[in-house]
Amino acid sequence: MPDRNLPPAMGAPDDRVRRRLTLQDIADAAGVSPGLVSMILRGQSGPSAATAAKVTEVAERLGYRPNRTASQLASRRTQLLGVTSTPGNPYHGELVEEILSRTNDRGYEVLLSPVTRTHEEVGAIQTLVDSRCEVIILLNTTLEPGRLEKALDGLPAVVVGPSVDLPTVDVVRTDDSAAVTMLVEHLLELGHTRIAHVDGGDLYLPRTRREAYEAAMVRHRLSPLVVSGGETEDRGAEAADEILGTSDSTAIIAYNDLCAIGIMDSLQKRGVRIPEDISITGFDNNRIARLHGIALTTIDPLKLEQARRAVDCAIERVDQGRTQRVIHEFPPHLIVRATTAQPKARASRRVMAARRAIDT
Amino acid sequence: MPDRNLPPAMGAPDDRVRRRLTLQDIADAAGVSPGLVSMILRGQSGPSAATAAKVTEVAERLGYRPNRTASQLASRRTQLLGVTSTPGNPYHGELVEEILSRTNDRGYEVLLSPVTRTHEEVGAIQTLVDSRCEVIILLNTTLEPGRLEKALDGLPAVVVGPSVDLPTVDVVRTDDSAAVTMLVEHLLELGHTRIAHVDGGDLYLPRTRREAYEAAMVRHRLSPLVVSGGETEDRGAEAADEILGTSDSTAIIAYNDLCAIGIMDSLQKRGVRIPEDISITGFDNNRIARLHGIALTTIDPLKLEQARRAVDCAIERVDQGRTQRVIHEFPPHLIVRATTAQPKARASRRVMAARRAIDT
DNA sequence: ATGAAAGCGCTAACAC
DNA sequence: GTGTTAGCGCTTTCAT
Repeated sequence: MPDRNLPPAMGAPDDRVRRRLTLQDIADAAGVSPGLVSMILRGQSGPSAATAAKVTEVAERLGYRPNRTASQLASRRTQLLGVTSTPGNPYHGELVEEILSRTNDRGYEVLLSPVTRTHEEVGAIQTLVDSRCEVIILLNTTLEPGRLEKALDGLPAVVVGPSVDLPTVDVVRTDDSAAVTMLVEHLLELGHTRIAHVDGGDLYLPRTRREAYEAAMVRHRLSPLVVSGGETEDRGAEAADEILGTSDSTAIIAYNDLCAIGIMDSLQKRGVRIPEDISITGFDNNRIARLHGIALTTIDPLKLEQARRAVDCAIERVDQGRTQRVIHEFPPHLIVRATTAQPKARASRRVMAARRAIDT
Repeated sequence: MPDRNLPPAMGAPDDRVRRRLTLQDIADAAGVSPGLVSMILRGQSGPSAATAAKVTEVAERLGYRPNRTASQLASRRTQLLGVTSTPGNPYHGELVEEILSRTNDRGYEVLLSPVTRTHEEVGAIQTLVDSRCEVIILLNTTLEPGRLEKALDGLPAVVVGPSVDLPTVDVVRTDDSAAVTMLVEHLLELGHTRIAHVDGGDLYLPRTRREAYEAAMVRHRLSPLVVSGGETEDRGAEAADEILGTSDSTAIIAYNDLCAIGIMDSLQKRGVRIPEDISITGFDNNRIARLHGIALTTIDPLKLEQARRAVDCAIERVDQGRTQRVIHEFPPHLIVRATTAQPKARASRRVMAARRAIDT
């Protein structure tokens, strides 16, 4: 048997990772068995207070930190709660903060898996599954149920945002249809009739909102105008050009706040004033929407409550072994700020100029 | 020996985690040994093409996913690159996105550890260390070198932002002093003399900027005015009130963009116009600063280059075993937008009114 | 080229 | 109470 005080002569494939203290080291130093040390360090009852004190002191003094990888493997529990989110999205940021604080002291650690252009959602979920998270929370997943189910590989999950119909997946969401209807009617009341929608792309959640928009428009005997957009500012900006160049809409319902902000930015860059020339609405009520310089009329989805509920759902699944599906729908709130107003009788010179600039 | 096709009758402490396929299962199904399967699935040379094909096919068909925990334990490598970041901070979001795309296909997986009010930085680092990341990237760490060194527990790291003097810690940063000096001189050129600074709190990085501000002011024979702020909007908003109530500054240099945005928001809420009544500058050039409704004059720290460089540094440490410290300093760029302008000869009625409102 | 066997550091059952 | 033992699922020798 090799001397345990030395770095392993062999076995370690390389020495990039320096040897760390093990349970055995602490056991040796305290003159007890590894098993005992394990129990004590995890605060299990059984060991006497005297040995517990000694072992704790030794571990502390030597600066021992348990190898989580090993303990996960042995206990077949990771106590990990996976979360997928998009780092740049302030709405996700707020949700993540609340998820963290809600998870605090519940015995779970949160593992964040980023979703970006270069690191797509299936991969992000894969990482969480491979890391053996016990349950996963998905923020605004863009996956179809089929692909989602495959990616989850049987793990229970809770989806915040879209309504996914899978037995192992709980849903925490806003009533999107009601929300979009509120938006349409808010604009209608202001006097708008030419209301366009910049959607979030051909994905699950965006589809719900788009359909709600179309239904609401038709219900009011108006013709819907859908322009394809996306979830980010840049996609919104592109869509803004398209609307300006091809329609005479006086109001735009954007898929979400980020998209709306991109639209506003692009429009303002072209000299169009908001809301004097064109009204804009968002969805999410993120921290940017609340700024005075932006003051976006939007939908507040009670995100803090949603985050908390998502954590509760997730933990119920693992701790109480709930297997039945739960759906939690929150009522949307319309927040009217400064980006919506009555339309002008006819398009302003500014808008005409902006249109002309695009056509060329 | 228990039937391997059944969930383990005992041994599993509970059945919250359902049994997943193991290497052994694949080996059995393919009629080879687990060792072989391992080699094949990791693409090692050695096994014959024929068996490789067969094993791959079986693994694929059965939907096998290796248990990363186990492989980490056995190989003593995690191939994990840890990153601490604050989810709500858009500047961090941009850095993280770039870090991810730069890490792509370099054989490392990124583990994100969130830092928030309820989940502080030492804990976030701890999590990364316990998860046995091989190297860590810290975004704008607020820790003193002493505490940082202890938290890292010997792991190599690279800090983006502050200048930390530790042999195992590389530094990627902007020249903060030069940047702040540019800001002061920009305002000076516009004609401001009563320039206040809202700092980022009593932390490492904020200190650098505050000292640079003070030095620049003194150099120009002006008296500095420092108001304590923080890294977030709310702290900026509080500081704005203090400045408005106790000074007659015509310009404010905020610790960073987020803080500046909080200041702007609070000021505008009180009827103060920017930049007509008061000029504001930020630091970071985050995506919000770029919006037309905000148009914040700020410092661009070349964040994409910084992110890329940080990843390179980190990977050099582990892959090439570099142990010598590297410091990379990027030149700051002043971005003049719409929040800075010439000061008025005397305070406007709006400012007076706002002041009076605060005093009461 | 393949199989057998010995761990990685820990946990959990079981003796004592 | 405490120590011993047998794995967890994988990687990596070392035989064959």
